[in-house]
Amino acid sequence: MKISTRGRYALRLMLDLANNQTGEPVKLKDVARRQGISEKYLEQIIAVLNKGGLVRSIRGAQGGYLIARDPSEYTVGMILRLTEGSLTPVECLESDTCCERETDCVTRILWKKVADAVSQVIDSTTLQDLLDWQGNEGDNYVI
Amino acid sequence: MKISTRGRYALRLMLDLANNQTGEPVKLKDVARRQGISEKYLEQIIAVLNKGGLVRSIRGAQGGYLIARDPSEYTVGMILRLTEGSLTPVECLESDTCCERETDCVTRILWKKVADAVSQVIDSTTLQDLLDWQGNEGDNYVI
DNA sequence: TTATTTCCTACTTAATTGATATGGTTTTAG
DNA sequence: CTAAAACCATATCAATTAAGTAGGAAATAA
Repeated sequence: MKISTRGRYALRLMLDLANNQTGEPVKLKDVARRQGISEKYLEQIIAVLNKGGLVRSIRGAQGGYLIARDPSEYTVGMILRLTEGSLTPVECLESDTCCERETDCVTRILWKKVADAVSQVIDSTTLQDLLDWQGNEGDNYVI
Repeated sequence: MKISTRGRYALRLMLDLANNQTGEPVKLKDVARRQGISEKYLEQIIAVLNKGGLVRSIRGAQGGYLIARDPSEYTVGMILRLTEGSLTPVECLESDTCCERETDCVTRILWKKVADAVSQVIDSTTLQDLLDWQGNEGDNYVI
């Protein structure tokens, strides 16, 4: 039940871009240095974010990447689903058709509840929320 | 973010035991046949459940396994954590100490929320709930 | 034109997982 | 006593994933 590095790095990448908005495009090399992630690995990840329209790329010298929209317009779910794939706890939930085994279908109800609970969190949290948490992390633990 | 077969099979195993309570111990061979899972694989899984005290084993001829307690006393979380290990979306949540990287800690808040959401579901669902769902699955989809 | 940067394809390497198999030992009902 | 079961330890083997590497093509600001 682990989130892979792809998704985690994608999130940090987006956060890094958001944190370094100056109007100038942000170089992947700099993100890699700041985040301590291999540039080549980040290249693979940002390619997905780019195709998905989450970032804008500017090629050539002095090029780099820009966040395409306002941080409040990105949900964490958008970023994770793009880079991680589905996020459901079992394959079976991806298709409409239930499996042949009846017993499975009982557990399917459970997996659906788990999936919904995860979605509820990631689809209601935006990149802006993460940025807001940065200042006063402590407060968020007081629940 | 997938649950592995170990956890899924463990759940089906417990359900099978619950569904076949006659007072007689249930043979693993029969569970394997009913569930279409290799007996040897189930052997590995039930060993964990046995050590965890979730099932009772009766050795020797005509032996088998019995559910140790009432189905309402098992949460899905108990079964999954035993067989799957932690269930948190990131390693980092398993220890108290946060990682060195600050950016990570922002996302940690998010991962914590995801973990809590998952726990909320699996720790409040019992084996008895799954049994109840078996009769009238349709109803549960009407939410 | 040149250096910088994105973009693209393919390769690698290690670890993990899924599922099963091999080959027993021990317990116990009948 | 015998067969049926749990128990136990290892091994296998393919597939997948994780995390990167390598090397170069295309675009572009300076």
